[in-house]
Amino acid sequence: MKITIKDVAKMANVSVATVSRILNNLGGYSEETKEKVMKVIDEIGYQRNEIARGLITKSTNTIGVLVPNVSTNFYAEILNGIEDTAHKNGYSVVVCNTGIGGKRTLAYLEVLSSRQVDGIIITSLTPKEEYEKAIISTRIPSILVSTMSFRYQLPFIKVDDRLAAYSATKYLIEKGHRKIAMIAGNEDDPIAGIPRVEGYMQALRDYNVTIDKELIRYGDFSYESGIKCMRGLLEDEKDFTAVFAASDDMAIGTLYVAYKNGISIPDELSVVGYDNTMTAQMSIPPLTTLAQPLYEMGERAVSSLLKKISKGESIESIIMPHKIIERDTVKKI
Amino acid sequence: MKITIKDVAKMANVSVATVSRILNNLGGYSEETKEKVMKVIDEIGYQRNEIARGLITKSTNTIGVLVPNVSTNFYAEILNGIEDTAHKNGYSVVVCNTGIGGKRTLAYLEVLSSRQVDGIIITSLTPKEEYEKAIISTRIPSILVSTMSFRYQLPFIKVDDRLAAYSATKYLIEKGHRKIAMIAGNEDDPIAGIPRVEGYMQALRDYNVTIDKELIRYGDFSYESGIKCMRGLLEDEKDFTAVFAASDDMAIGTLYVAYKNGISIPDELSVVGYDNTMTAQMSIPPLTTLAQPLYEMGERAVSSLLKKISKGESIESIIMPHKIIERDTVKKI
DNA sequence: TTGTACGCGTTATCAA
DNA sequence: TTGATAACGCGTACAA
Repeated sequence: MKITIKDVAKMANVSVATVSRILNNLGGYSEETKEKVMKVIDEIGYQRNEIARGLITKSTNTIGVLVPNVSTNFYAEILNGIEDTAHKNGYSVVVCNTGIGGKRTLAYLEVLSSRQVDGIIITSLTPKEEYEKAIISTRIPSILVSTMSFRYQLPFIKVDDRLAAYSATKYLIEKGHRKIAMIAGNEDDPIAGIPRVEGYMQALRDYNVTIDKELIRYGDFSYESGIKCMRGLLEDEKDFTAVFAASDDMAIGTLYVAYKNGISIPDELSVVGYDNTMTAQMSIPPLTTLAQPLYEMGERAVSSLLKKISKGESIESIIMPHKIIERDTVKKI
Repeated sequence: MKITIKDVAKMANVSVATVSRILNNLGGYSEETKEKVMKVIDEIGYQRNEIARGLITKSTNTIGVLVPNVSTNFYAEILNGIEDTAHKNGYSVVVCNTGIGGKRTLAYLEVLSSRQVDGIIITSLTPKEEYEKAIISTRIPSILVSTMSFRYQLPFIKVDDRLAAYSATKYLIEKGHRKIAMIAGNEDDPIAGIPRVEGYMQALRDYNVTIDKELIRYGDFSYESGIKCMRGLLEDEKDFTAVFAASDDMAIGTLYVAYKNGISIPDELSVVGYDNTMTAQMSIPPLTTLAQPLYEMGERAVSSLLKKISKGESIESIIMPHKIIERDTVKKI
């Protein structure tokens, strides 16, 4: 049998109320009884039952996190920021892998709701209205990370994808490149797919570089799709001196195809990625990439949520800063 | 105000007991009332409160996972297996980053205990007796993954590190290599450090290759340490045709140093890694490595735990199979 | 300063 | 087939 507050009370010859007061630092007890009680607690190794506590305080000190896939560097880094910050504030985090296309989103939202989590963080929500409605109807404080909603005013934390892609492209242009291919994300992704292509095209236009639509290939952010797109570019014998990939994984894919084809990086081809995950740091050669502050995004998501939970402050959306991390895959020409 | 079982009972003109019975499929009610109740539940969107439920059933359908760092491919992959399997069985998982040296281990064990988790999975436990004692004293079903305890009989799931390192070394020997350097893990790590070195040395001995202790360098499994070790080897002008690294990250580090020094892989140097994480798949050239079935280890950890929790079966330790994944970093000489 | 007693939302035990 | 009601472990008015 587990030790309960009653056992402590009995052994210390006080009431449970007194023990509770001491446990919660509510005052209204003598130093003497406090010591007596603490001694008992220590001796018998009492730990309070957070479940019972949650029932009455109506809070579980838990936040739920929806990620498509924890085993991706991208989400792992965000999760890292979330977990650290949550722990610092006495919160625990339960992770939920929503899977491809977010097909487990609805199921998890229900789970989290019935588990009475105090807040929910959703990363890269698949933009289905059904999902957005479900988030709202949980009535639990929620925040989106690296995604947003067009239909509803759900608070979010992300970088400006359009602007970031613009910066990356501009960077390449300033390095003297004019024939820049783009390996983009999903063509139907209104968050991380299309805007990045738009940013790329805008930069090209602003610097008077003619846009060649054939230089734009659509993948799905994965390494494999990066390989496929780069191969397509090569097979079609396109002429380009640089490629901007919409994710580090796709950039690594293009690095691989270049390697297989004896194309030397950055001498014969420059490439810049997007995200600045571990992958980028450890690639060969180290990848120049557009950094998203992933850890900080996780951090801020939690702190916004906690402010809302404890102080009732409303959550405001945040556009995080991005920057280029220069490593060894871009050459000035 | 949240909708409770009482609201449902009231609206359906039945008692809460009946609603509860229906919710739990306990039988003892007419099809008619069931329909009536289900209709109400559907209409007002009732969800049961798992917190209140847990208080009485004394189970939370939650398992806690201790990892040193989620943002490492190695742990992320294990976590992936854990989360998938847990979800399939109606369990949620709360992740806990124990940090460098596992310094948050004790704190998290207390958190998990007071949250009444049904089971605990500990990956790569820092081998301090203090930690092992703490695990036991929670009296919660627990299992170690990719680690073990010498002092206590805590069940574990891991590959045989000694044997695996032996296989990797033997593989290199069979490819004609005799001057094989090893970039090992921590010298004081009795689990993943020393045994892998022993396996390496044993293979060397068995195939009559003289051991050169100077060819063994100790890192800490990280990319950076891989770089440092490989640089050391080069600076000391050691003569070797292959290196066996005790982690993929360290292998990638040596790949990087080779690249910087114009050493072509695998023509001038062969390297094999350990783990078979994403890192290995996406490296350039793709890394030949000793695979640990990380996802499956997470899977089995959960299913063992659940068997223990629901059926009371005792958890047995499992040695998982390992195998060499041949990619492009080893050349027959 | 301390204790009594009720309530949180659910399940389990009786009795009807 | 159904319903009252007592737990579960804790927090908190209220009373003492």
